Amino acid sequence: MNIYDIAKKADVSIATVSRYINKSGYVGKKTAEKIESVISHVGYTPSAAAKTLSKGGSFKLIGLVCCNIDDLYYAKSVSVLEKRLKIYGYDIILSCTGESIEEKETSINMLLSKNADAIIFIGSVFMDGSGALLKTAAKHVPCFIINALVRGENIYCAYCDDRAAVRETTQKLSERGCRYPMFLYDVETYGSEKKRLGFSDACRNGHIEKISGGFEEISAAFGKLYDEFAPDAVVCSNDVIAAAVLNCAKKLGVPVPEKLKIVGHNNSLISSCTAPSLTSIDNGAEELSSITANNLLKLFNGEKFDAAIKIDYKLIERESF
Amino acid sequence: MNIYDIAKKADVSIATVSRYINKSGYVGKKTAEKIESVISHVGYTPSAAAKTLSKGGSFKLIGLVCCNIDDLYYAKSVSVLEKRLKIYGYDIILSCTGESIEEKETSINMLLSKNADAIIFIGSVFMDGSGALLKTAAKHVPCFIINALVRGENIYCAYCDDRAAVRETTQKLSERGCRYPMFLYDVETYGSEKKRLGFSDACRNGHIEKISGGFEEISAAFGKLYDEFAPDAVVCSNDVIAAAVLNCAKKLGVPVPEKLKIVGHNNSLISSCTAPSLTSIDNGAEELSSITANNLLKLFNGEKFDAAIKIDYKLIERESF
DNA sequence: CTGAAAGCGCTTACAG
DNA sequence: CTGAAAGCGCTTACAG
Repeated sequence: MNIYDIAKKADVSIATVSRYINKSGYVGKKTAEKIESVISHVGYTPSAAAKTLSKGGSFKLIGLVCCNIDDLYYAKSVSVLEKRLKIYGYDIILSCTGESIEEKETSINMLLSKNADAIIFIGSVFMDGSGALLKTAAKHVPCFIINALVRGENIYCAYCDDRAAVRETTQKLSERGCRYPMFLYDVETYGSEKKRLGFSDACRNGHIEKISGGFEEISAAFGKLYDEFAPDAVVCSNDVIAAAVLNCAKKLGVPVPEKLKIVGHNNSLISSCTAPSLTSIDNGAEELSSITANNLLKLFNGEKFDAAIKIDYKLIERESF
Repeated sequence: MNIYDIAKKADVSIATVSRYINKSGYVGKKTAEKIESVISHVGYTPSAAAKTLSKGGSFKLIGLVCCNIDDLYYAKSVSVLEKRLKIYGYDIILSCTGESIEEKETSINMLLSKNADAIIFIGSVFMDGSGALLKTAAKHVPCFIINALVRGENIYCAYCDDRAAVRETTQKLSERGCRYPMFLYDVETYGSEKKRLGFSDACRNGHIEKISGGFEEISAAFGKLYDEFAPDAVVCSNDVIAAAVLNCAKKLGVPVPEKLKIVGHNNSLISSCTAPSLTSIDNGAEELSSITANNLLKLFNGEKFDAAIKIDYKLIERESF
């Protein structure tokens, strides 16, 4: 069912049908009624492809790529971006890539082939090859990345200084008497590397351990680490790890925060749900997302803005510190 | 930069450029090299609108609508759907509506105007007006709804019997000696109504209370309810409420599960993170999403399938029961 | 107030 | 192996 069918049934020209549908230009009352009646009977939906092609604009589609939407941190970011961009008529194509470089490339190609107006990469996981992935995509469309610093033509970023956040938090821990701090992370990314560096900045002799798997596995794995190293403070690269550490501590009968202080990362819902609640480093996912959305809008409006924006972290102190 | 520009620069016809780009038909080696060289220099991206229009297919875009992606339950569902549909070349337009009927309608209209091939509604929140919203949308494209039963032309659903889940769980609670059960929910939806009915089925005299707000607010609000009604079991419509109840119980010094049994809903990450961990009703978000994706694919392949599929809930027993 | 016609940027038989 | 031309379904000056 296309505009010709409608025009024929209403006994008018396609130009008139188009004018009526888009409320662009005069349409006589009787004519309008005829057209309306035909459309409501047959359920016509105009072709977006034809419309876009003839009007010469874009589909107003923004690609959002994250490695895993089933993660509170990314979900929050997507939520903020979607809300903000929608106001200006942009829809969101969400692509979840997983962590392999092939999946990431496939996602980008799909987005490009659907003519996304821009791509927003959520998270430092997209820094593969020092940003090579981004730079390739940026040849076709403007690219925005959340939480990593990349310089390049057509690339814009907003990030939080995770290294400083972990450094200063670890220092605070030592001021409060912790002598055997440990840093725990789960995936090797640009972001977790920054955090590890921050930890090393603050204490040369602390242990850094990679720990991964589901909640129970992490909890069990920490049990072994505790036996071996007896840390009195643990800084974690996210809240789930922190919750698992807390869980293990309780099983072992180690009082938190008296004998073991725990700090999570991301200040997610989880940090309030545990008992004791978790002190957590908030790197401003919402603020970063909101800045990114604004920058994108500015770009399309021809306004000026900084290609790289850095924000401050916040240490949200709760009971585990 | 369009196919004419490329053709001119490469000194060939647009037909040849098209054949080269799509690898459809013969292109001489020398010609191919010329074209390749031009394209790699100028960074050409073909127009998806023109391509779709001339090929006569669709954009392969599926609308996903949920009221809030910043919620583990919906995020999980979106995650499963995206993964599965991507395999078949479908991209996802994610639209988060909030709860008002106007926002929902706006979302649907946007999706329709972008010619989504189908719309998947995640959650019973979209049952407004006994499904009137769905029925309107279904006049234009196939509609799928997760976790509600709706019958109608072009409407397909997969759901879990929440009423039975709550009824049977509440009965189990009474078998274990609970005499003063309470049901807590936060929003009035088709889904929470089913749960409340299930609770009433099992115990005529139990208290049903609406409780809402952030984690701390819910926790505080439960404190008052506890003072007034002294329940010995609480069934919650989601895990966050359950975690807040648990939090409050600890503050009040009420031992869980000895003096107070708590059951959450959705079996989310949160239910493992608390201590004691939360028993939770799992209504199969992943399974429902996966069934929905399969049905959608079947529909487009012309295969037969049931328009309404019901799955069983699972009670995941942990420490709070 | 309405219609004929050109044009948007591709694909694809068809002819050579 | 390559090109001319029609056609996809709209919008929009332009003429009336």
